[in-house]
Amino acid sequence: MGRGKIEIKRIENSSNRQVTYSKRRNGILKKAKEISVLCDARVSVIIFASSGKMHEFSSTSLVDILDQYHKLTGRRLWDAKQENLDNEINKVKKDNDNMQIELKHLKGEDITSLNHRELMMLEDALENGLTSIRNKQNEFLRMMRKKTQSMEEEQDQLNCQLRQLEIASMNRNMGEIGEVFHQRENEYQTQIPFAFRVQPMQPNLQERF
Amino acid sequence: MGRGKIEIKRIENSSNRQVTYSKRRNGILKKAKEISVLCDARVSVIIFASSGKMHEFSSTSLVDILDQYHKLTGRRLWDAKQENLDNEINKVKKDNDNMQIELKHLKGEDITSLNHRELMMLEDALENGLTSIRNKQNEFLRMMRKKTQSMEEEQDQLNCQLRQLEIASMNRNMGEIGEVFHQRENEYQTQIPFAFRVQPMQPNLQERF
DNA sequence: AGCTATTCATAAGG
DNA sequence: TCCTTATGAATAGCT
Repeated sequence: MGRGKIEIKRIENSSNRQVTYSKRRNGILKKAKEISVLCDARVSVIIFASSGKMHEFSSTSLVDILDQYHKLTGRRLWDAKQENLDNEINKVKKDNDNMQIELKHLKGEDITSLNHRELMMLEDALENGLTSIRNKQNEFLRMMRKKTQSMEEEQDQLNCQLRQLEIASMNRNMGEIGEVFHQRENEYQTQIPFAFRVQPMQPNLQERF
Repeated sequence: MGRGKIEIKRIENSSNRQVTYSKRRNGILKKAKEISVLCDARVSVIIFASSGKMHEFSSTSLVDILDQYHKLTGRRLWDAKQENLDNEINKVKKDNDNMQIELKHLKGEDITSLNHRELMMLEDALENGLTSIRNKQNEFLRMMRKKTQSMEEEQDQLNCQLRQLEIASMNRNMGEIGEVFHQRENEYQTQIPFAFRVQPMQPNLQERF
């Protein structure tokens, strides 16, 4: 049917293929509709183009048709999947239960059924846990202490610098009154390590005055 | 197409309907095959005759096609059952993960990410657990001690009875030698509480001889 | 998308 | 169900 016969094999020309697909798809869907009306049949047609686009016809609900398919063939289309899910869920639930029991035991609950040996093992586990936790806590504490210490040192230094600044500014004020204090100031400064002495921003400013 | 045009409505003549069904069904299945080959399409056709008999064509596994259908439409063709299972499994897996983490924490593993507060709570939980376990252990110990004690008492009693039996049998043997000892035996027995005295199986046997 | 020559599907009958 | 055949439908190739 058409200007020429065609071989039934994949149409390599992509646009030809697309056109043929579209025409024949409509043909099939139309015929599906027709047979369902003419012959009182239940029909389901699902077509996916290679592009992924879907077209379908169902004379009745697809679910019903698949239901009937299931009843008739006994082939359970989804059972493999469902069985897998069932198995997985059972496994996971079992794990869950076991963990729940273990958790309770670790919290000291529901331990009446345990024998001496099991209790000893539990005790060991708890002690190990406690040790780990306490080590971690101690590590915390040590870090905190270190931090505190370094902060204290920093603060000391800041206080020291502050005092120096105060003394310097006091001396500056004194200098305006008389030169007498210059000697004593120098005496005082020799007792302080050089690094802690306040350096005037403009070193020779005092000499210039 | 055919010797005459027909209206698309149910064919009332049952045998005509049956013949037409058979012919058109084959036509559709053939065309489905053809389009799947020609155009690289995935096709599924399921047809039920009114009699209930089924015919189908699937270019690939029907499950795959329905899977694709599901992905594309979001419509689930098989019960809510599967969806429920999916949900359940996700929930249970989540629980599982949480418990696994909790277990690890209780065992002192993977605790680097915990803050001080969390560590303290963990420590408390562990201490409580340890207390419970140790109480249980102590209870065990107390029970064992009690048991041991009562066993010791019982043994003492048994030893005592055994000694009595030995003495009694010794005295019996003595009695065969002469009556002289009868008096002394009686004297001795008066010192022992009645319950502990050995009763002869045949009480008057000695008098008969 | 529309046209049309050609092939195909199938209704009716046996 | 199968065969035959006349006929209408579907469609391949082209525009």
